[in-house]
Amino acid sequence: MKIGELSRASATPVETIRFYEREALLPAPARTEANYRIYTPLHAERLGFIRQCRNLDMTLDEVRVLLQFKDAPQADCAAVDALLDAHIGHVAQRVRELRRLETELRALRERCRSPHPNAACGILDGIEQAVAQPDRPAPRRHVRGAH
Amino acid sequence: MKIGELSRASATPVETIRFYEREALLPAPARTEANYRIYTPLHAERLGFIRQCRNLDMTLDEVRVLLQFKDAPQADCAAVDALLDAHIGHVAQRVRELRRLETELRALRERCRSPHPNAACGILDGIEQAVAQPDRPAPRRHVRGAH
DNA sequence: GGAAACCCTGTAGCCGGTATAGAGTCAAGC
DNA sequence: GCTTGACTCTATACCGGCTACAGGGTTTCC
Repeated sequence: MKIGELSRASATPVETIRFYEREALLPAPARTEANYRIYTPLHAERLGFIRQCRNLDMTLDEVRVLLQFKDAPQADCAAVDALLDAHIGHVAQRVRELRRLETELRALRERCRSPHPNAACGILDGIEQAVAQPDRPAPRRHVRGAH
Repeated sequence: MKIGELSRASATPVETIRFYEREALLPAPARTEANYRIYTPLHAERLGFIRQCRNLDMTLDEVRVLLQFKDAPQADCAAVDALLDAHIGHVAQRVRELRRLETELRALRERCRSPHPNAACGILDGIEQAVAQPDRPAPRRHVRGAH
C-alpha cells in the first residue's frame, strides 16, 4: 500500500510516517519505479505499535527500546517490565505535580472575585509572592505539563 | 548588578536571562563600558515574576499577557481572571488525561507478573490491542505530558 | 488531455530553553 | 606587571516530536 493509504489506516499524518522512517523506527519500505514508498502489512503493524506507545505518552526512545524487545522474542521480558514501571513512575509523578499546581492556581484565582483595577488585583501581587519552593530542584521531567 | 549575580539571586541560568531579553520579556538593561549587562532591582523583580509564572506552568505567551496587565495598572483585571481561568482549565484537563493514562499503563503492567520470554509477554501484545480510542481527536495540549 | 489528488526531497519552524565555540574583561595572587 | 581563573559577550546549533512549506514529479479520474 502507498503512504496515503497507510496514513488513513493508521490515523497518522504522512509527514509523521516519513519522520519515523528517518528516525529508523520504521524500516525503509520498497519503492515503485516512480520512487513511491510501498508498505506491507508488517509495516502497518509496526506503525500501529508505535502509535499506541505514543498514545501511552512514551518517548520515541522508549518506543525504540520496546521495538528492540519485540524483535528479540527469545529474550527475557524483565526489561520490558522495568521500562514500563519507570514510565508509570514518570506519569504518576507528573500527575502529583500538576494536582499541586492546580491547587496553587485556584488559590491564586480566589484572590480576585470582583472587577477592579489591575493595580488592586490580588492575582498579580499573589504571583510575586507565590509559594517559592526553596528546593524544588530542576524538574527535568519527561511527562509533558499543561501545554 | 551583573548577570551572574542576577542569575544566582533568581535561580535562573544566565543563558535563560539573555533568552528572556531576546524574547522581550525583560527590557534590555544598561551596559558597562565593557558591554556587560547591568541590572536594576526592577529587572530582578520582573524576572522573579516571570519565573513564578513559569513555575505555575504558564507559556511565555501567557506570561507576556500578564506582564502587559502589570504594566497597565489602571485597566480592569477581568482579563487577568480570564487568563488564569483558562490556564486552570488546561491544567485540570491534563490531570484528567494523565490519570486515565496511568490507569491504562497499570492495567498493561498487570499482564506481566513473572519472568518469561518476550514472545509470551502480555505487555507487548497488550500494547498492540491497547484501548484504541476511536475518536480521541488530536490532543493539541498546552500542558506538558509525562516527559 | 487536463485538472486534481497524490507522491517525492529538502528545509525551516514550533517551544522554552540548553550548550557549545571563540573571544573579550576583570580581580586576585605572585 | 603578569598570569590564572572566573566571569562576560555574541552567534550559532541542538533537543523532541512533529508540522508546514516549497518546488518538483506521478497517477487517477472525468
